[in-house]
Amino acid sequence: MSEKHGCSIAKIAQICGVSKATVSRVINNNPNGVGEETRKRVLKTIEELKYRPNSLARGVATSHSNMIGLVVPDVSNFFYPKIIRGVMDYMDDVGYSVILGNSDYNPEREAHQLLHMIDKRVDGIILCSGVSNHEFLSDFRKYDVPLGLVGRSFDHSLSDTSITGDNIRGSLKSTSYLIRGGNRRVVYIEGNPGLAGSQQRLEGYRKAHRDAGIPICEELILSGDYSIDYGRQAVDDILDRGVKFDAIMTGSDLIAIGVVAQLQHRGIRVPEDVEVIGFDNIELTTVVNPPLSTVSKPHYQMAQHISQQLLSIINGEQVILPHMIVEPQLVLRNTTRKRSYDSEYC
Amino acid sequence: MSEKHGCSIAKIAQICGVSKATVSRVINNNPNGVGEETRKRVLKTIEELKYRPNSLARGVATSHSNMIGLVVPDVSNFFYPKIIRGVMDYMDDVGYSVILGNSDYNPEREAHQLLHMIDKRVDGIILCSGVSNHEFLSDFRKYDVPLGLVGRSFDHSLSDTSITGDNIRGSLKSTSYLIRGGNRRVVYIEGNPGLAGSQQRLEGYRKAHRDAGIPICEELILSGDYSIDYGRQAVDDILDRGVKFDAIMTGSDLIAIGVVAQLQHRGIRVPEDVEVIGFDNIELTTVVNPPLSTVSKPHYQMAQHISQQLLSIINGEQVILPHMIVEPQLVLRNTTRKRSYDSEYC
DNA sequence: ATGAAAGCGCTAACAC
DNA sequence: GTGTTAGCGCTTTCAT
Repeated sequence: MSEKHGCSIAKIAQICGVSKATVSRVINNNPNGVGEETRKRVLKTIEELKYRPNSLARGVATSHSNMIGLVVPDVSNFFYPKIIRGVMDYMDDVGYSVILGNSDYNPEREAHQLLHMIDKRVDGIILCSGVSNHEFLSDFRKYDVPLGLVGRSFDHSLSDTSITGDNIRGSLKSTSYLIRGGNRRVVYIEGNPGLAGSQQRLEGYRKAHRDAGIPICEELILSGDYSIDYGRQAVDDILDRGVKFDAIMTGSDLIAIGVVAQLQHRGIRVPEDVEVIGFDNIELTTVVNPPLSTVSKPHYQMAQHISQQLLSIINGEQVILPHMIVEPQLVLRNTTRKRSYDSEYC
Repeated sequence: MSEKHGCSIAKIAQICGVSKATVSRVINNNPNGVGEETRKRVLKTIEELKYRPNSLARGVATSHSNMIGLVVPDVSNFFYPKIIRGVMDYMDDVGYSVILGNSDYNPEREAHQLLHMIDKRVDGIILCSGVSNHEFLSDFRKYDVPLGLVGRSFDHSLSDTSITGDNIRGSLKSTSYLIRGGNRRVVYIEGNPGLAGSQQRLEGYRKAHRDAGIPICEELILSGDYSIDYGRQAVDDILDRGVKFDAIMTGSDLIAIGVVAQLQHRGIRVPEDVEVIGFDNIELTTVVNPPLSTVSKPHYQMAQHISQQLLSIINGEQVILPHMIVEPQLVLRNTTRKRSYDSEYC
């Protein structure tokens, strides 16, 4: 009776003098066709009334919503937009909507977002840099929704598909590079120490030292969080403590950017006095001055990959390699000095 | 029969030996209560079965989805994440989900996203920096979904609520500041020339000149798009054409960042040789070197404001001031020289 | 090629 | 306080 929400399949049917089933068939391009005549007629009034099928109703009828959930720690962190864009582009192409959620690296908020998406009956979820513990995720699997992980691989049984950079090899590469260049005291400034990724990166740092037979000075290892501010702060900290160092490795580009800024602020030249290497290769690395040397993984492509995998799973297809781990590359820009053997590392 | 999607209200009802209505009442905390006994019992089995109400079904029954749509030009453009975060935070607090869409400044894609959200029966839409023309938007209103605009105010009849910075006053302020500082030839590098915001900003630039009685040199006005790359390119362009200038105003911070980088690259010092002012005050402005002077609007707060307005409208409440326009502020950092009268401008 | 009818999971009168 | 009954807008067998 009410003219409210535009119109329904019933109204179209009535106007065209056909049944709802017929209308449904035409809007779905149903294989067992509809007569040319009627199809035309239906299409015409759909156009006239600017009718749009109700996706919710469709969802309850078919029990799939054509929506997927994407949870990241923080949209406004410079690291995530490219990943978000990667999944959105893919999903848009296949007609899926994406519901976004921020976890703020907080397990409770992450759980909240995940559950909220279950309520929305998303067809699948992509969880980025998840901070949930094994137990929650294991429980969560009960909801039986396809789950893709990017940037952190838990136990493989906890997700249907995952992709992550090899953190250990990443920081191993950069640390080795620094060491081979003659640096003996390289500082490591990590982000949130609790996260799996952080620990792996630190592990790479340690391994590089072991490989080179250089003892590790614990006083050279600082931890805080993955922010520019923390980078600044850490530099002040180490400088004020008067410890000597030749180079700085960081847990993220954001940290590195803060580090470089503060180093410069304190009158220390980069890379002449100290070399700095970041981690992630976010876009920002090329706009800062000097452009940052860093460890790179193809985030956008990783996002597209996981999207594709997830979709296959949603469609009940077999995925060949559900869990992938990608080799990071050293990207040498201007916060490190040029060396003759640079090419060996990239 | 199938054990697939967890369970429904019916199953809970059956197990507890009550009617679906009763279960519905408890999950909705329905005012006209349910007996303590039964409530407890229902809650218990809900917990045990990890039942989660189906939001889609709810949506079709109540005809509101508890979702809103947010379309921006590009999530991965540094300008938008803060706005996105603003609306997400607000919506999260009130239990709404947000579906995101990218328009890429493309009217067709924007229309596509908007329509897609209609299909999803979002309860409201926030459109950011919209590029749709008057006609489309006017048509779009037929769908009768609450619409909030940020960053561009069309004819007020085209949205239920809007908020935008005063572009004219913004660039008027910055240009006047530059002129008062003795600059006679200030370049203006704008973004996409078609957009309303671009034109307004340019208008402010012109007005500042008229006010100061300084003729405008058209050769000092360049246009391209809102990117770092274009900033670089524009600098090359103007330098190569050999035109003289004292200062540069830009249509966005991104452009300004490119400008500063390229100026430095070409051996021109900022701000000693030429002063530069950006527009927007995105986070990036403080991480580049030197930190960028710019024109600021409180994006996060604007996003929260529009979210609140939209929600009021969704709830059928009266909004007092649906259309707002906020006064931008000059933020003087280090790409401009210090002056004795700086405080007058901020 | 098309229609009738049941059902998806939920809410909302209206009864008792 | 609780159950019954109709929807909501769609899809999907099963007839015809």
